[in-house]
Amino acid sequence: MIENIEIGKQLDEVGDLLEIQEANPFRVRAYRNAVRTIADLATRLERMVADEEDLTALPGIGKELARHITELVTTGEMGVLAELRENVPSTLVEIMRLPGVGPKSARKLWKELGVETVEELKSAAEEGRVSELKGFGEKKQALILSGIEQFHRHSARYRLDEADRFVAPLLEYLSAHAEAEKVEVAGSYRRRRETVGDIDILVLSSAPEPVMERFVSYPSVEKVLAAGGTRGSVVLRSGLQVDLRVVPAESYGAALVYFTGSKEHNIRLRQRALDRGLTVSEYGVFELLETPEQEAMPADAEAESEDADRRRAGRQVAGRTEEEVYGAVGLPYIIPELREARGEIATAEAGELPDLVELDDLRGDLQMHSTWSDGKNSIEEMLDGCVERGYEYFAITDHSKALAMIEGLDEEGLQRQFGEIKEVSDRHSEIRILRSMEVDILADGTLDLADEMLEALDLVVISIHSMFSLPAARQTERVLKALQHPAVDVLAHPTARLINKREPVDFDLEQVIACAAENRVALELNANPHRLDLKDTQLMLAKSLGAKVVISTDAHRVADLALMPYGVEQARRAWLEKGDVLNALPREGFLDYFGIA
DNA sequence: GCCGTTTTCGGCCCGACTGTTTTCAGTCG
Repeated sequence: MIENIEIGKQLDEVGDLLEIQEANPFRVRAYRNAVRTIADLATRLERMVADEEDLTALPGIGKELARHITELVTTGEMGVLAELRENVPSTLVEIMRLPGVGPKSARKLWKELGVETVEELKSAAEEGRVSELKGFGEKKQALILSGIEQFHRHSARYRLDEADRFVAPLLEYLSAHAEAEKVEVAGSYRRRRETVGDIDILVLSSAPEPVMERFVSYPSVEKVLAAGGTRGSVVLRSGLQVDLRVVPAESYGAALVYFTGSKEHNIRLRQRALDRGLTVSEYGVFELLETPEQEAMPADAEAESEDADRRRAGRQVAGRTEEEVYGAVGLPYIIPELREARGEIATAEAGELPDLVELDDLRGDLQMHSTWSDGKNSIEEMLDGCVERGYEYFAITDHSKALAMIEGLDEEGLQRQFGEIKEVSDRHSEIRILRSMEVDILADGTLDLADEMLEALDLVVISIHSMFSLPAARQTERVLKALQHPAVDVLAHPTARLINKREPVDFDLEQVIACAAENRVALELNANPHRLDLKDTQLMLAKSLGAKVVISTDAHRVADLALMPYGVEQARRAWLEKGDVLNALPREGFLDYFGIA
C-alpha cells in the first residue's frame, strides 16, 4: 500500500539528488513536473498500476517515470533513488531547504567540508569554517545559522483563514501610504489555494523607495530578508514570510499575472507568447527580437542556458492590465482560481471557460449545528442568520448519539427537536427549515440512527467521526456500505481531514465517489477553512464521475455562516459550475431533487 | 527526462537581489 504523496516525495528526492550531482537541469525539471502531476492527481497511482492503465498518458510522465513509478508500486523500492543515495547522502536534501542554500552550495559544503547533515552544518558554521569557503562569506554563514534556527521553528503552510488574519492589517497599513496607488495580494493567496506558504503583495507606485521603506518598517516585521529597489522580503513575528513588489502602472497587469502564478501557468503563458513572437515578463508583453547571427551551439548540457541570451525584448505591446496581457497572447481573461495549469489555457483558447459557481448562486446551507448538540446558537438564531444571507432553505444537522462527549442526539432527542423546528417554522414562512441530522457512520458502516427516524428526516447527512485509521480496504467497505443505505442524501466532509492537523482517512476515494454517484448521494464540500473537504482535485474527480456536490459551512455559531466563501472558492478551483452544486438550486427544485415534501 | 500540424531531435520561462566578485554565480520566486 503506497500513497501518491509518498511516490511524489521519492521522485522529488530523485530530483534533489540529481541537482546536487549537477545533472542536466532539464532532466531535473522533468522529475519536478512529474511530482506536480502526481500532486494534482486524485486517482491512486497504485490502482492505476494494478489496472494496467497507461501512466505515460499523464502529463509530464513518459517511459522512464512510468517505469520508476511502476517499480516503486510493485516492489516497494525505486532503483534510481537507491542508486543515487549510494553516491549522494540523502540528508543533503534537508540542507538544500535552508535559505540561501541550493544544490551548488550543498554540494560544495559536502565535498569540501564533509558536511552531510544539518547538525554537521551547524557545527561547521559555528566554528567559522563555512565562511572560509570560496564563494561563501560571513554573511552567508550567518544566514545559514539563522536558517537552521528557523528550520526548527516553523515548517507548515498557513491555512487560508490564518493568512487572512495577517493580510488584512498589513494591507491597511500599506494602503495608507500616499505613494501606494494600488495594493493587492497576489500569489497562491489570490488563487485561493487551501494553504499558502508566503504572502506576495503587489503595489502600484511611481515612487518605490518610500513604499519599500514603509514595508520594512511594518511593526510586525521580525527580520528583513531583502530590500531592493522594487522587491523586498520580510519575515513577520508569526513566522510568515511576506514578499513585496512595487511596479509602475504600465507593468501592473503583467506583474499581477506574473506574481499570481501559478508558476506552471506562467510557464505555459510564456511558451505561448514565444510561439507568437512575443516574450512575457513581469514588466509586460514585448515583441521578441532575435539577434541576427546565431552561433553554432555545442550539443552538451552546459550550453543550454545561454539560449535565453539570444532573445531580446523589443517594443512593449501589453502590461497595464491582466486582460491586456492575456489578450496579447490571444486568450480571454482567466480568473486566478483557474490558473493552475490544469487545462485552463487550452479551454480558454477554445472559448469554453466554465461559468463558475458564485457565492450569490447559493440558496441554502446544508450543514449547521445548534444548541441541541455542540452548536452555540438556537435554531431560531441560526434561522435569522440564514435569512440575512438571503437563503431559501437550510438544514439543522445536529450530531447523533455516537458523539457522546458532546451529547449527540438519540432518537428521542431528535423527536423533541422536531417539535421545536415545527414551532420555529410556524413563525417563519420566509425560509424552509429542513429536518436533518449529521448521522455518524459507525465502524461497521451502519448508521447511528434507527431506520424509522432516518425516514422521518428531510435530509440525511452522514459522516465519519471515529475510527479514522482503519486499513484502506475496511475503511472503503465501511463508507460504501453507508452510502448504499436508501435514506442517505449527503456524505459530509468525506475524507475527514483537518488541514495541517489530521490526515485524510485512507480509503479508495474513486470507489466512494462512484458509489455516491450511483446512489444519488451528494458529496459535501465542507467550507470550513480547517477542512475544505473534499478538496479541489477531488471535486474535479467527483464531477468527472458524475457526482453532485453541496457546499456547506458546518457552522457551529451564527458567525460561522460567513465561512461560505471559502467553500465557493475551492469549488471554483475545481471548475464547478452552478449546475454541479445542488444547494444552488432554488427551493422547489432542491426539494424535488431529494423528494422532500 | 519529456514532448511534438514547424515531431523522433533539439528544444525546454524570466528577472531581481545578495554576497561575493572585479564581471558574476547562486538562489529565489
